[in-house]
Amino acid sequence: MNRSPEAARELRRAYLFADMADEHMNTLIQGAHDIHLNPGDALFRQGQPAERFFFLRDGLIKLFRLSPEGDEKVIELMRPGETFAEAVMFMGTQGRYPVNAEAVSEARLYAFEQKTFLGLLRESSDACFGLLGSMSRRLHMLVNQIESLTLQNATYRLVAYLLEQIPRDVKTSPEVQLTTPKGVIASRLAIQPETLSRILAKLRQGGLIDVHGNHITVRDVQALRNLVHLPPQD
Amino acid sequence: MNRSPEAARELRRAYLFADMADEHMNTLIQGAHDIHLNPGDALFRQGQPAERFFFLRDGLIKLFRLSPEGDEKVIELMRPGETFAEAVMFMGTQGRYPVNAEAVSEARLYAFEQKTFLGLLRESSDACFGLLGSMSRRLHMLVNQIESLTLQNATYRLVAYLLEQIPRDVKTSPEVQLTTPKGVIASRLAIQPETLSRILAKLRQGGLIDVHGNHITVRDVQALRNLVHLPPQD
DNA sequence: GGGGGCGGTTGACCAAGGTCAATGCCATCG
DNA sequence: CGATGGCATTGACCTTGGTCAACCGCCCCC
Repeated sequence: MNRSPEAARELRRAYLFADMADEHMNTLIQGAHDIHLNPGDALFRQGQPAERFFFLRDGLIKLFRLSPEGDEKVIELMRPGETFAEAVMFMGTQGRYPVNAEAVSEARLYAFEQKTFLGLLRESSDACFGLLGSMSRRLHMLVNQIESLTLQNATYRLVAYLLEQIPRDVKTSPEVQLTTPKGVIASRLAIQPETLSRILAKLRQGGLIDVHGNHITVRDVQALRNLVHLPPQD
Repeated sequence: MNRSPEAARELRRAYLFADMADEHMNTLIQGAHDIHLNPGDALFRQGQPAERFFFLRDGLIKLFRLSPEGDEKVIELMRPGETFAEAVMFMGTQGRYPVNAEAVSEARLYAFEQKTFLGLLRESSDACFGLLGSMSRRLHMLVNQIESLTLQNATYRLVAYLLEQIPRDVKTSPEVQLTTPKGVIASRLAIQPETLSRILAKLRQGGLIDVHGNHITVRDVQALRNLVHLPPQD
């Protein structure tokens, strides 16, 4: 299929591909598969042999672990423009996916063969560096997550999450549209849905935010930032 | 300094160097620095520009974060034969250490210049693959940590830690010598030292273990494994 | 040898957040 | 249109593990 030009432009959004040579991009794109998922569809399961990795074009994917009792912990929420499962290729002994991946909303993805990509990495140190960059970003993110799970309480984590959702350059009372069901956000933050509800109610009563369904108006950004001891804007 | 032969052998223990060409190893070793730390000495602080990464020859190093209130969370415990802080090189904008590093016991290390190593990665895809491998192992470990922090309780985490300390092939009642002060283990497991104490006491009362200072005799491995729903030996 | 300090232990109490159950709120579908 | 089912909210209660304080044992050092 000859979709290279637009597909390439689309893929460049991902750190992994940002600096990759056009020639290599084309090789990858030729071998890519289109995937379409409906809400609730599984993309892969923990423990399956990892033969492909993914670029999310549209929709929302959750990466999660299950406890033996069936409790779910969302490790990461993937949004359009991001790649995932690239790191698994290097886990010796024929890598297996370390988490489950499932569509939260309708989603479109590209899937790439690990083998193709590995071959490409062998020849291109730029491609290697792209991958190293995206892996070290992910490492950093996980360390931050561990810190906030252990050193911070539920309110802190939720407030930090809300603040992350606010676009950079907004000065006025910002509107946050939760693109993710509250239950999934709760799991990502390692709290129960009930607790999430209660914390939102508390913030609402404190006059810090307004809540209408999954639309949140932040009435006092500064107060929120203070709650997580962040310096005044920046 | 001409210490290449022994140093090379020593470094091969680390995944990062296992498959590296001798020639590249030598380049690295020539530029390496010896470091000696006493207990409590800082190796680097979170936020400092990361110009070097490390190989631990001897002793114990803790990597940790501090909350604004001064609480400490140990993210990782480094043991001899392991490398750390290699991943920081790729964090764009002149990387900074994302954690603090401090010696728990007397320690000896080699320090390598990131710049030298980066140059070497440019030329050698094997070196790149070594690094990719060690980063993906670390990613996997962090995901496991997040899972056990959120999906499992304190007893589970401590028992899992104890079981990890038992050498693979032991069939008889295994002896575990804690190489790490209990306070540090507690922080690594994200529990308070008091709680650690209490859980050990509970396991002792249950007849599962014997505790003498930092020497622990596991009286019933199978019962411990059941506690964390692991299958009978393997 | 006595004092001080540090790491660890134990007890009493407390609070954050989990659990369980009832209820509300839509959106979808027959 | 009313019924069904999933998600969210609220309340009552409970559990885990944190906090605070006292104390112990040990090592080190003057």
